[in-house]
Amino acid sequence: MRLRDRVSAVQPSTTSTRSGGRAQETRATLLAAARDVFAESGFAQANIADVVARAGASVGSLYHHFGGKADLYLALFEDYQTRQEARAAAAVREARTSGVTDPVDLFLAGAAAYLRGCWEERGLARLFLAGGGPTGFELIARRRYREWTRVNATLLRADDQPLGDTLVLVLTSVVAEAGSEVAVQDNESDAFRLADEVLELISRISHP
Amino acid sequence: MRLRDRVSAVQPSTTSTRSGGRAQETRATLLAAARDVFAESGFAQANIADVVARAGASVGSLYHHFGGKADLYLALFEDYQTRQEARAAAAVREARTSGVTDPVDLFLAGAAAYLRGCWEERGLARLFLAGGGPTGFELIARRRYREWTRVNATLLRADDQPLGDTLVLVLTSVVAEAGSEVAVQDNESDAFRLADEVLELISRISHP
DNA sequence: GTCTATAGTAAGATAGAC
DNA sequence: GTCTATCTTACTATAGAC
Repeated sequence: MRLRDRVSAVQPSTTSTRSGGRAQETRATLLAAARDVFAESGFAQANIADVVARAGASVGSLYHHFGGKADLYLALFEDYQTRQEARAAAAVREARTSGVTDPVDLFLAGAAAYLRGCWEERGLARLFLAGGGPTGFELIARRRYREWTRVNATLLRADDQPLGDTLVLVLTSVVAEAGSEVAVQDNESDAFRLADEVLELISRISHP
Repeated sequence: MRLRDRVSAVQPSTTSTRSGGRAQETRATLLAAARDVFAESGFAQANIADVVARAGASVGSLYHHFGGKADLYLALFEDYQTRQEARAAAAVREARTSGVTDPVDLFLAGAAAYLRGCWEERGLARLFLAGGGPTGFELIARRRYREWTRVNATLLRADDQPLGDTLVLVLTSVVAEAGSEVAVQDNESDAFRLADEVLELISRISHP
């Protein structure tokens, strides 16, 4: 209920008199189909026709909701990133509430949540990992990555003995790379074991 | 002389009676043009016409030498990888000759050479880093990456106290990520400073 | 808001002369 | 081996009915 209201606030249901979100449903179906098709063929190979076919919708409908193929991909990425950031932020908040104060431990809590998200949404993770989005996508992704590094830097600097810039960069990149590896694992236990080992390693590296 | 002979051995000059490698020259020009065009626009956006225009060659000539657009990209990647591997192998060999025996130090020597290569060939490095090659390319790249990790594992295990699998994976990924960062730097001094800091960090992490 | 049908275009690949 | 000209295909995006 409240969730749908929030979504409506972001994406107003335009002029439809009182429809209970039929358009929203179409939009969501389109996004889900796009996720599958893009994940299967990559952005360049994938075509609009396959997306609408899988969604059981029409080309016109897609162009009504999105500007086109590139917009569809971008919307997918934005949603994914938002969810990942929410996961990490929630985990850090929770750790704080539980009395964790050490910056590295807070960072690890966020990283663990991020890696769990990489496994749960491995379809999307693999897609973006594979690269080859629309023109200009790399810039957007890189911007997001820089932002993430900056947030981590802030988190890891809230200390008497702040960590160096290069170490922050390395830690962030290790988590990112671990996310990629997690997303391509074949089964959950392998994925989680890998994630745990990497987190353990980071802990050893960072705690003098 | 000897170099050209070796190239001819790999890519026989077919039926040309005694031409001094005019075809090889065309092939090389085509490859150089492809490098620039792909680097500028990415694989999907780039088109054959731009490549041949820049090379001052013709479409027919391109199709004579390569199977098509995808083959061109793949040839570029193979050449690049071969050069990077040669750089790393030479550096490790040289270090060995100089009396270095510690596996981690040998690994670092190879990594340093690799990072130098990333800077020198940053055009190509950025291209492959950006992703979005032809269908199936990701698999090829991943295979190469696995192979590299395996080689590093062999190198790093030649010791009384071999390093763990996860640590080897992390070290390899850190070098790879450092390569990406090096390749996108704006100037050489920033690039080299970053490379040195990462290598220093790896050394500290690995030497107990 | 959703649909079908179609326009428009771009680009990869080929044929055949030189 | 290299060229020009052309063919063919595939797909994005739009127009307009319902």
